[in-house]
Amino acid sequence: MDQLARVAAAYYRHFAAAATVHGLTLMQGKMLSLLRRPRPMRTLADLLGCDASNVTGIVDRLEARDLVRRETDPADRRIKNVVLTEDGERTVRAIRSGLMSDLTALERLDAGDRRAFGALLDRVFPDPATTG
Amino acid sequence: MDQLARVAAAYYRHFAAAATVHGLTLMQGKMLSLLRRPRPMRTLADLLGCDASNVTGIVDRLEARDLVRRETDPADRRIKNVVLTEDGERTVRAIRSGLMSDLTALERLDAGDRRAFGALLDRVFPDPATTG
DNA sequence: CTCGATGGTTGAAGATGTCAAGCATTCCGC
DNA sequence: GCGGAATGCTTGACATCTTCAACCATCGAG
Repeated sequence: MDQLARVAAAYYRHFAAAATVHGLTLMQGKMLSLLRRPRPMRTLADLLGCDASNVTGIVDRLEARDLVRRETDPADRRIKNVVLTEDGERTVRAIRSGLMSDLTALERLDAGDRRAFGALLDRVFPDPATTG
Repeated sequence: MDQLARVAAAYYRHFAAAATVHGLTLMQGKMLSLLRRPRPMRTLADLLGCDASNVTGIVDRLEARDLVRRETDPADRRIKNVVLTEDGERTVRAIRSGLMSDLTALERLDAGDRRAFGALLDRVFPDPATTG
Protein backbone atom coordinates (compact mmCIF):
# COMPACT_ATOMS: atom_id res chain seq x y z
CA MET A 1 0.00 0.00 0.00
CA ASP A 2 2.76 2.41 0.96
CA GLN A 3 4.60 0.57 -1.74
CA LEU A 4 2.05 1.75 -4.30
CA ALA A 5 2.63 5.32 -3.18
CA ARG A 6 6.35 4.85 -3.52
CA VAL A 7 6.07 3.28 -6.97
CA ALA A 8 3.75 5.96 -8.31
CA ALA A 9 6.08 8.65 -6.99
CA ALA A 10 9.09 6.90 -8.52
CA TYR A 11 7.38 6.61 -11.89
CA TYR A 12 6.58 10.30 -11.99
CA ARG A 13 10.05 11.23 -10.82
CA HIS A 14 11.48 9.32 -13.78
CA PHE A 15 8.93 10.76 -16.16
CA ALA A 16 9.45 14.33 -14.99
CA ALA A 17 13.21 13.89 -15.34
CA ALA A 18 12.81 12.59 -18.89
CA ALA A 19 10.59 15.57 -19.73
CA THR A 20 12.89 18.12 -18.09
CA VAL A 21 15.72 17.04 -20.39
CA HIS A 22 13.70 18.56 -23.23
CA GLY A 23 12.72 21.65 -21.30
CA LEU A 24 9.21 20.36 -20.67
CA THR A 25 7.04 20.14 -17.59
CA LEU A 26 5.55 16.93 -16.28
CA MET A 27 2.13 17.93 -17.56
CA GLN A 28 3.48 19.03 -20.93
CA GLY A 29 5.22 15.66 -21.23
CA LYS A 30 2.09 13.76 -20.27
CA MET A 31 0.12 15.79 -22.77
CA LEU A 32 2.51 15.00 -25.62
CA SER A 33 2.55 11.31 -24.76
CA LEU A 34 -1.25 11.21 -25.10
CA LEU A 35 -1.04 12.43 -28.68
CA ARG A 36 -0.20 9.21 -30.50
CA ARG A 37 -3.13 10.36 -32.58
CA PRO A 38 -5.02 13.68 -32.75
CA ARG A 39 -7.41 14.29 -29.89
CA PRO A 40 -9.96 16.98 -29.02
CA MET A 41 -9.14 19.27 -26.10
CA ARG A 42 -12.10 17.90 -24.19
CA THR A 43 -10.77 14.35 -24.43
CA LEU A 44 -7.36 15.48 -23.26
CA ALA A 45 -8.90 17.12 -20.22
CA ASP A 46 -10.63 13.85 -19.35
CA LEU A 47 -7.49 11.78 -19.88
CA LEU A 48 -5.37 14.11 -17.78
CA GLY A 49 -8.10 14.34 -15.18
CA CYS A 50 -8.07 18.11 -15.12
CA ASP A 51 -10.19 21.09 -16.07
CA ALA A 52 -10.70 22.00 -19.73
CA SER A 53 -9.38 25.51 -19.16
CA ASN A 54 -6.20 23.88 -17.98
CA VAL A 55 -5.69 22.14 -21.28
CA THR A 56 -6.01 25.46 -23.07
CA GLY A 57 -2.98 26.81 -21.26
CA ILE A 58 -0.84 23.71 -21.67
CA VAL A 59 -1.60 23.44 -25.38
CA ASP A 60 -0.92 27.17 -25.73
CA ARG A 61 2.59 26.67 -24.37
CA LEU A 62 3.25 23.59 -26.47
CA GLU A 63 1.95 25.34 -29.57
CA ALA A 64 4.23 28.30 -28.90
CA ARG A 65 7.10 25.85 -29.24
CA ASP A 66 5.80 24.20 -32.40
CA LEU A 67 5.45 20.82 -30.73
CA VAL A 68 1.73 20.76 -31.33
CA ARG A 69 -0.91 22.25 -33.63
CA ARG A 70 -4.63 22.99 -33.26
CA GLU A 71 -6.90 21.92 -36.12
CA THR A 72 -10.61 22.61 -35.96
CA ASP A 73 -12.59 19.48 -36.69
CA PRO A 74 -14.36 19.74 -40.08
CA ALA A 75 -17.30 17.66 -38.86
CA ASP A 76 -17.95 19.68 -35.69
CA ARG A 77 -16.49 23.15 -35.76
CA ARG A 78 -16.65 23.50 -31.98
CA ILE A 79 -13.97 20.84 -31.64
CA LYS A 80 -10.28 21.56 -31.93
CA ASN A 81 -8.08 18.54 -32.49
CA VAL A 82 -4.58 18.73 -31.11
CA VAL A 83 -1.96 17.20 -33.44
CA LEU A 84 1.73 16.54 -32.93
CA THR A 85 4.11 18.36 -35.25
CA GLU A 86 7.28 16.67 -36.51
CA ASP A 87 9.20 18.24 -33.65
CA GLY A 88 6.51 17.00 -31.32
CA GLU A 89 6.84 13.41 -32.52
CA ARG A 90 10.59 13.51 -32.19
CA THR A 91 10.24 14.82 -28.65
CA VAL A 92 7.74 12.13 -27.67
CA ARG A 93 10.05 9.41 -28.94
CA ALA A 94 12.97 10.96 -27.06
CA ILE A 95 11.00 11.13 -23.82
CA ARG A 96 9.85 7.54 -24.14
CA SER A 97 13.31 6.23 -24.80
CA GLY A 98 14.69 8.31 -21.93
CA LEU A 99 12.07 6.77 -19.67
CA MET A 100 12.90 3.28 -20.89
CA SER A 101 16.58 3.69 -20.19
CA ASP A 102 15.67 4.73 -16.65
CA LEU A 103 13.45 1.71 -16.09
CA THR A 104 15.94 -0.95 -17.05
CA ALA A 105 14.44 -3.19 -14.37
CA LEU A 106 11.29 -3.53 -16.44
CA GLU A 107 13.33 -4.70 -19.41
CA ARG A 108 14.93 -7.40 -17.33
CA LEU A 109 11.64 -9.12 -16.53
CA ASP A 110 11.16 -12.23 -18.63
CA ALA A 111 8.02 -12.62 -20.69
CA GLY A 112 6.18 -14.62 -18.05
CA ASP A 113 6.89 -12.18 -15.25
CA ARG A 114 5.97 -9.28 -17.41
CA ARG A 115 2.65 -10.84 -18.30
CA ALA A 116 1.97 -11.60 -14.64
CA PHE A 117 2.87 -8.03 -13.71
CA GLY A 118 0.53 -6.62 -16.32
CA ALA A 119 -2.28 -8.88 -15.18
CA LEU A 120 -1.88 -7.86 -11.55
CA LEU A 121 -1.74 -4.18 -12.40
CA ASP A 122 -4.88 -4.60 -14.40
CA ARG A 123 -6.69 -6.32 -11.56
CA VAL A 124 -5.83 -3.61 -9.04
CA PHE A 125 -6.40 -0.74 -11.47
CA PRO A 126 -8.88 -1.94 -14.10
CA ASP A 127 -8.55 -0.12 -17.40
CA PRO A 128 -11.91 1.51 -18.21
CA ALA A 129 -11.03 1.39 -21.92
CA THR A 130 -10.39 -2.35 -21.80
CA THR A 131 -13.08 -3.28 -19.29
CA GLY A 132 -16.02 -1.18 -20.43
CA MET B 1 4.59 0.48 -20.12
CA ASP B 2 1.64 2.64 -21.04
CA GLN B 3 -0.02 0.57 -18.39
CA LEU B 4 2.40 1.92 -15.80
CA ALA B 5 1.49 5.45 -16.82
CA ARG B 6 -2.18 4.62 -16.51
CA VAL B 7 -1.75 3.00 -13.10
CA ALA B 8 0.33 5.84 -11.69
CA ALA B 9 -2.25 8.34 -12.93
CA ALA B 10 -5.08 6.27 -11.46
CA TYR B 11 -3.36 6.04 -8.10
CA TYR B 12 -2.92 9.79 -7.88
CA ARG B 13 -6.44 10.43 -9.04
CA HIS B 14 -7.69 8.32 -6.13
CA PHE B 15 -5.27 9.92 -3.72
CA ALA B 16 -6.13 13.46 -4.81
CA ALA B 17 -9.83 12.66 -4.44
CA ALA B 18 -9.30 11.31 -0.92
CA ALA B 19 -7.35 14.46 -0.01
CA THR B 20 -9.88 16.82 -1.60
CA VAL B 21 -12.58 15.45 0.70
CA HIS B 22 -10.70 17.06 3.56
CA GLY B 23 -10.02 20.29 1.69
CA LEU B 24 -6.41 19.33 1.02
CA THR B 25 -4.27 19.37 -2.10
CA LEU B 26 -2.49 16.34 -3.48
CA MET B 27 0.84 17.63 -2.19
CA GLN B 28 -0.58 18.53 1.20
CA GLY B 29 -2.00 15.02 1.46
CA LYS B 30 1.29 13.43 0.43
CA MET B 31 3.09 15.58 2.96
CA LEU B 32 0.79 14.52 5.80
CA SER B 33 1.09 10.87 4.88
CA LEU B 34 4.88 11.11 5.18
CA LEU B 35 4.58 12.23 8.78
CA ARG B 36 4.05 8.91 10.52
CA ARG B 37 6.87 10.29 12.61
CA PRO B 38 8.44 13.76 12.87
CA ARG B 39 10.76 14.65 10.01
CA PRO B 40 13.04 17.56 9.20
CA MET B 41 12.00 19.83 6.33
CA ARG B 42 15.06 18.77 4.37
CA THR B 43 14.06 15.10 4.54
CA LEU B 44 10.54 15.96 3.40
CA ALA B 45 11.92 17.81 0.40
CA ASP B 46 13.95 14.72 -0.56
CA LEU B 47 11.00 12.37 -0.06
CA LEU B 48 8.67 14.55 -2.10
CA GLY B 49 11.38 15.08 -4.69
CA CYS B 50 11.01 18.83 -4.68
CA ASP B 51 12.85 21.97 -3.65
CA ALA B 52 13.28 22.85 0.02
CA SER B 53 11.63 26.22 -0.48
CA ASN B 54 8.61 24.35 -1.70
CA VAL B 55 8.27 22.47 1.57
CA THR B 56 8.32 25.77 3.44
CA GLY B 57 5.15 26.86 1.67
CA ILE B 58 3.31 23.59 2.03
CA VAL B 59 4.11 23.31 5.74
CA ASP B 60 3.09 26.95 6.16
CA ARG B 61 -0.36 26.17 4.81
CA LEU B 62 -0.72 22.99 6.84
CA GLU B 63 0.42 24.78 9.97
CA ALA B 64 -2.11 27.52 9.37
CA ARG B 65 -4.76 24.82 9.69
CA ASP B 66 -3.29 23.23 12.79
CA LEU B 67 -2.65 19.95 11.05
CA VAL B 68 1.07 20.21 11.63
CA ARG B 69 3.56 21.88 13.95
CA ARG B 70 7.20 22.98 13.59
CA GLU B 71 9.58 22.05 16.40
CA THR B 72 13.20 23.09 16.27
CA ASP B 73 15.46 20.12 16.90
CA PRO B 74 17.22 20.45 20.27
CA ALA B 75 20.33 18.65 18.98
CA ASP B 76 20.77 20.82 15.87
CA ARG B 77 19.03 24.15 16.05
CA ARG B 78 19.12 24.62 12.28
CA ILE B 79 16.69 21.73 11.87
CA LYS B 80 12.94 22.11 12.22
CA ASN B 81 11.05 18.87 12.70
CA VAL B 82 7.54 18.78 11.34
CA VAL B 83 5.09 16.97 13.62
CA LEU B 84 1.47 15.97 13.13
CA THR B 85 -1.06 17.52 15.50
CA GLU B 86 -4.04 15.51 16.74
CA ASP B 87 -6.11 16.96 13.93
CA GLY B 88 -3.34 16.02 11.55
CA GLU B 89 -3.33 12.40 12.69
CA ARG B 90 -7.08 12.16 12.37
CA THR B 91 -6.88 13.56 8.87
CA VAL B 92 -4.14 11.15 7.80
CA ARG B 93 -6.18 8.19 9.03
CA ALA B 94 -9.24 9.50 7.21
CA ILE B 95 -7.33 9.92 3.95
CA ARG B 96 -5.84 6.46 4.19
CA SER B 97 -9.17 4.81 4.83
CA GLY B 98 -10.76 6.83 2.03
CA LEU B 99 -8.03 5.61 -0.29
CA MET B 100 -8.52 2.01 0.84
CA SER B 101 -12.22 2.10 0.17
CA ASP B 102 -11.42 3.32 -3.34
CA LEU B 103 -8.94 0.53 -3.98
CA THR B 104 -11.16 -2.39 -3.09
CA ALA B 105 -9.46 -4.39 -5.82
CA LEU B 106 -6.30 -4.48 -3.77
CA GLU B 107 -8.19 -5.92 -0.84
CA ARG B 108 -9.54 -8.70 -2.97
CA LEU B 109 -6.13 -10.09 -3.83
CA ASP B 110 -5.37 -13.21 -1.81
CA ALA B 111 -2.17 -13.34 0.25
CA GLY B 112 -0.16 -15.09 -2.47
CA ASP B 113 -1.12 -12.66 -5.20
CA ARG B 114 -0.47 -9.73 -2.97
CA ARG B 115 2.99 -11.01 -2.12
CA ALA B 116 3.73 -11.61 -5.79
CA PHE B 117 2.49 -8.13 -6.63
CA GLY B 118 4.69 -6.57 -4.00
CA ALA B 119 7.70 -8.54 -5.17
CA LEU B 120 7.21 -7.46 -8.79
CA LEU B 121 6.72 -3.83 -7.85
CA ASP B 122 9.89 -4.02 -5.85
CA ARG B 123 11.83 -5.49 -8.72
CA VAL B 124 10.75 -2.82 -11.17
CA PHE B 125 11.05 0.04 -8.67
CA PRO B 126 13.62 -1.00 -6.08
CA ASP B 127 13.14 0.70 -2.73
CA PRO B 128 16.34 2.61 -1.91
CA ALA B 129 15.48 2.36 1.80
CA THR B 130 15.20 -1.44 1.61
CA THR B 131 17.97 -2.03 -0.90
CA GLY B 132 20.64 0.34 0.35
C1' DC C 1 -36.02 28.94 -35.26
C1' DT C 2 -35.33 28.54 -30.35
C1' DC C 3 -33.59 26.24 -26.47
C1' DG C 4 -30.48 23.52 -24.07
C1' DA C 5 -26.17 21.13 -24.22
C1' DT C 6 -21.41 20.89 -25.49
C1' DG C 7 -16.44 22.56 -26.72
C1' DG C 8 -13.23 26.07 -25.93
C1' DT C 9 -11.45 30.38 -24.11
C1' DT C 10 -10.76 33.99 -20.66
C1' DG C 11 -9.80 36.04 -16.10
C1' DA C 12 -9.06 35.79 -11.20
C1' DA C 13 -7.16 33.63 -7.19
C1' DG C 14 -4.65 29.97 -4.82
C1' DA C 15 -1.05 26.31 -5.02
C1' DT C 16 3.13 24.32 -6.88
C1' DG C 17 7.85 24.29 -8.91
C1' DT C 18 12.41 26.33 -9.62
C1' DC C 19 16.02 29.49 -8.92
C1' DA C 20 18.95 32.80 -6.54
C1' DA C 21 19.95 35.29 -2.43
C1' DG C 22 20.04 35.59 2.46
C1' DC C 23 20.32 34.35 7.62
C1' DA C 24 21.45 31.17 11.38
C1' DT C 25 23.79 27.29 12.88
C1' DT C 26 27.00 23.63 12.69
C1' DC C 27 31.19 21.29 11.15
C1' DC C 28 36.07 21.01 10.02
C1' DG C 29 40.88 22.18 9.60
C1' DC C 30 44.08 24.62 11.73
C1' DG D 1 39.15 28.41 19.87
C1' DC D 2 38.60 30.76 15.11
C1' DG D 3 37.39 31.36 10.46
C1' DG D 4 35.60 29.64 6.48
C1' DA D 5 32.89 26.05 4.16
C1' DA D 6 28.77 23.45 4.45
C1' DT D 7 24.00 22.72 5.86
C1' DG D 8 18.93 23.86 7.04
C1' DC D 9 15.49 26.92 6.32
C1' DT D 10 13.26 31.13 4.60
C1' DT D 11 12.24 34.78 1.30
C1' DG D 12 11.24 36.88 -3.20
C1' DA D 13 10.50 36.65 -8.10
C1' DC D 14 8.59 34.34 -11.84
C1' DA D 15 6.54 30.53 -14.71
C1' DT D 16 3.28 26.87 -14.43
C1' DC D 17 -0.67 24.25 -12.79
C1' DT D 18 -5.38 24.05 -10.75
C1' DT D 19 -9.99 25.33 -10.01
C1' DC D 20 -13.98 28.15 -10.60
C1' DA D 21 -17.25 31.17 -12.84
C1' DA D 22 -18.50 33.67 -16.87
C1' DC D 23 -18.55 33.92 -21.73
C1' DC D 24 -18.93 32.93 -26.93
C1' DA D 25 -19.55 29.72 -30.82
C1' DT D 26 -21.53 25.73 -32.50
C1' DC D 27 -24.41 21.75 -32.59
C1' DG D 28 -28.77 18.83 -31.87
C1' DA D 29 -33.55 18.21 -30.89
C1' DG D 30 -38.02 19.67 -31.06
